[in-house]
This record gives sequence, C-alpha cells and structure tokens, in this order.
Amino acid sequence: MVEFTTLRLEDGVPIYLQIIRHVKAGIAAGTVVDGEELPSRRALSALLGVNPNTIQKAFRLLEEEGWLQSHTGAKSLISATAEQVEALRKNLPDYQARAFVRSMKALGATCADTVALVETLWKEEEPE
Amino acid sequence: MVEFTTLRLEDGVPIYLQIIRHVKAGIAAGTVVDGEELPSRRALSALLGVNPNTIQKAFRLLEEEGWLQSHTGAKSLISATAEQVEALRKNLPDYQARAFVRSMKALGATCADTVALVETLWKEEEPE
DNA sequence: AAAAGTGTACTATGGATATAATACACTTAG
DNA sequence: CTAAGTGTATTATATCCATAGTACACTTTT
Repeated sequence: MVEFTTLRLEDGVPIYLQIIRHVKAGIAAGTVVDGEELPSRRALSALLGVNPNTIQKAFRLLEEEGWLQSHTGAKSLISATAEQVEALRKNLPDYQARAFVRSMKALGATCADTVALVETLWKEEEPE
Repeated sequence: MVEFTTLRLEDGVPIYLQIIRHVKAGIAAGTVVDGEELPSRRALSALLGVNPNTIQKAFRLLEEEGWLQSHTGAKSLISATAEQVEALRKNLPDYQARAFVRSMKALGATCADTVALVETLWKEEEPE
C-alpha cells in the first residue's frame, strides 16, 4: 500500500500536484513499486483532509501519464515499467538540482557556500 | 535601475510572486540597493509581457513588506535598511536549501550524490 | 502652462484550483 | 445474494490569478 502519512501538504502549491509528486518521488526512491496498491480516493481524502475530487484529479492525471491503472469498482494499482522508473530516477533529481543551483546563484551565493549549506542541513534535518 | 531583463518567467508559479522573489534575490545578492529606482508599472508590464495590474500587485505587496516606497506621480524606489538586507541574506538561502534537501531525501538520494550533482550543475549552468 | 509619464483605483471577465453534494455502475467481502 | 467499498461523472459554488479597459490625481519634463 502506497504510504501518504509522510506527506505534509504545504500551501502555495496545488494539492493535486503535491500528491502527484509524492507518488513519483516514491517510485523514484524505490519505496513504491509496480503493482502496489493505492488507498481509495475516499480514504486518502479523509487522511489528508482534502476533497475527494482533488484526489481524483491527481489520480486521473497520474493514470494519463501511465503511473497507475484504475478499473471501476476495483482498487487502483501502481504501474511502472523498468524504463519509466529509470527515466524518473535520472530526470527528477537533476531537474530539482538545476532549479536549486539557479536560485542560489541568483542570491549571489558561491558554489562552496552552497555545498557547505546543503551538507549542514542534510545532517540537521529530521534523523527520521 | 533595478534590472528585470534577466527574469525568465516560468509557469506553475504566480507571476506576481516571481517578481517579488526576483527583487528580493537582487537585494540579497547586493545587486539591488537602497534608493535604487524601479521601472514604472507600465514599462515593466511591457517588458515582461504581463498585465499592469499584475505588476502593481507585486509592487504593492513589496511596499507592504517594506521593500520599496511609492508616491503617486513619482517613480518607485527600493527601500532596504541594513538590518533588512542582513536578515534576507541569512534566511533566503537557508529556506531554499532546506526545501531542496527535503526533496532530494524524498527521492532517496544520498548526501554525497546530492553534493556531487550540485557541483556538476554549478559549473555547467550558463557561464553568463 | 501643457504634455507626458507615473501611481493608484475600479469594474468586469475567464481560467485554474478546491470544495460540496449527489448519483450510478462495478467489484469485492460478508 | 447482499451490502459495503470503489471508481467515475456531474453540477454548483468560492477563491485566487491574470487579463482588459478605464479613470483620475499627482509629478516631471518640455
């Protein structure tokens, strides 16, 4: 069952996008695998305190992108081929890192300062 | 005059927020200083291809936060005390780095991998 | 003084996001 | 089989973002 208890919704970003990214991040990290079961729309709606239509929108878009399969009446399952996973694992971190580097350069930071900051925060942030 | 020619608008983030962040980043980087002149609402509207009301919203919020001063009929000027700048220079990079570290952890990346990726992209990205 | 430029305000419209409330067909568990 | 759970669809409402057009007072330039 795909976990959503670790998903903390932040405002400023559309909820349905945060749900989509959470699923993709799980697939890229390997904690979510092909064939795995997803919570129902209604259950996830209750868990996150979000309207069922918002969950449906996220799941519908994920299905259109080929990351899950749904059949009326049955539970939805993750769908991820090896090629899909590999592409995701390759592109997702790269994309995020590029945006980060760009923003840090805009702030006038140096490469060394940025790396030091990342290393410091990496250890500092919640040891799980 | 505060420069906006380097601002490349991306979609998915409200335009008025991108304008606000661009100004703040400039102040934090030291390329935008106290008393500096801003382009008029109409001029910046034409430059970015954005509605004047959107520019006005960004400038109004910046003024409410104390980053600029406007007087009807006259041009708007940057307002940034030493304390404001120092706080910005301290908090902005930290905030962005935290979000980055969190997202990279969600993708299952290691600290070493992340640092290596940042260093690689830092050199790669546009040498201006 | 006149004209141009600037800040500011207002109304109206359209699209995206999110909520609310139903409704129905299908699958699964009892 | 029956009931509960599930996916799916629909209509309506509210808010935010952005655009469009207009208007007016003030400042600066000419």
